[in-house]
Amino acid sequence: MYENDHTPIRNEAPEEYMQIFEDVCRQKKLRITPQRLEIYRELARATDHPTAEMLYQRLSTKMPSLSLDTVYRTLGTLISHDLVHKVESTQNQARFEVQHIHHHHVICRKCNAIADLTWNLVDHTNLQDELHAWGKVERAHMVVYGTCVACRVSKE
Amino acid sequence: MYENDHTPIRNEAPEEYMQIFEDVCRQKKLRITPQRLEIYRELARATDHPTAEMLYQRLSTKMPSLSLDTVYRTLGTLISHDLVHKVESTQNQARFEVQHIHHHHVICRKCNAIADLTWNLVDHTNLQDELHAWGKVERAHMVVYGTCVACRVSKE
DNA sequence: TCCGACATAGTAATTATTCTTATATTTTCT
DNA sequence: AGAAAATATAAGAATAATTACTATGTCGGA
Repeated sequence: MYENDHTPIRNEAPEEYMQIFEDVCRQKKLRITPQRLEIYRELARATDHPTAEMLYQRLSTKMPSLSLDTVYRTLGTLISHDLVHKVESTQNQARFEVQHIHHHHVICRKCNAIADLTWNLVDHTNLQDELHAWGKVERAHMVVYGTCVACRVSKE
Repeated sequence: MYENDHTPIRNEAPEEYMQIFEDVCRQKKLRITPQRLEIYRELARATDHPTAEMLYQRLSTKMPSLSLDTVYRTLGTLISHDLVHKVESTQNQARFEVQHIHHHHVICRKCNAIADLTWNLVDHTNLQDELHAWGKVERAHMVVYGTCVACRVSKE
């Protein structure tokens, strides 16, 4: 499971997911505001792991009064409740996604595109034993580096 | 292979490594300046994956005229020649290390400590086949999250 | 519908990193 | 060793990225 340049930037976020989102928010006593709904919806339908700035741009037509700060603040809130995932990388601008199912990432060194990747072998490894003395292990994300086909062709 | 709070922040960087560093620099036509030597030495002996700022602090006694910009610039140069590795994470302040042998990381969600971890299963998997259509794969790093023993004890 | 708690917008401030320019240093060539 | 050419550095300024402040607005329960 991966994407490339031909993959559209957006899916439609099924209303089902929005319903689940609202339910989880209610469970966790998070207020359901239009900003949170729209930010979540936009991120859930994105396939390109956008930055906060990108989300802000994409939403500014719909919500002209939205502020970038709200995007950051909302993402932070949703992350702390595990509704949004911040992608691990070495870039200085943070990138975000909704992880409906746990997966890993491949990052193109040239264009910085991030694609999804599933890898069950890793997911099923029990690290807790090995890391017992370190502490309590939660989850592992893999970051694979390479050069995507689009960038290989235009070998600049 | 991991570290915890009891692990000292520094090893001694064997002079052997410094010799290798100089040799590689000469091969790659990188000028060997005192700043580069000291920054590399300090990073090579660090076990805590320091930030640029931390390196700057640690070196400022030895080299009072060193500038933070030089630390960033030097790290950037060394990274582009594969002599230094920028650690993948979700933090906004970048962290660095010298990877004498390829390894992965465990990050404590509470104190942000980063420890090393070897994971042969990952290293020996050939991803290239699976990702053939995506492009050319280079390397994979795992980022494991959890809570380190020190933070678990002081369950704040 | 009204109240209290929390979220937002707009602006300002921090933090992190990179750029600019003049000077200094390294390397290479002699 | 000495000098020229090329590159690195320091200092301060600039930019980029993220977060804080505060007054106002809105959500959701009574």
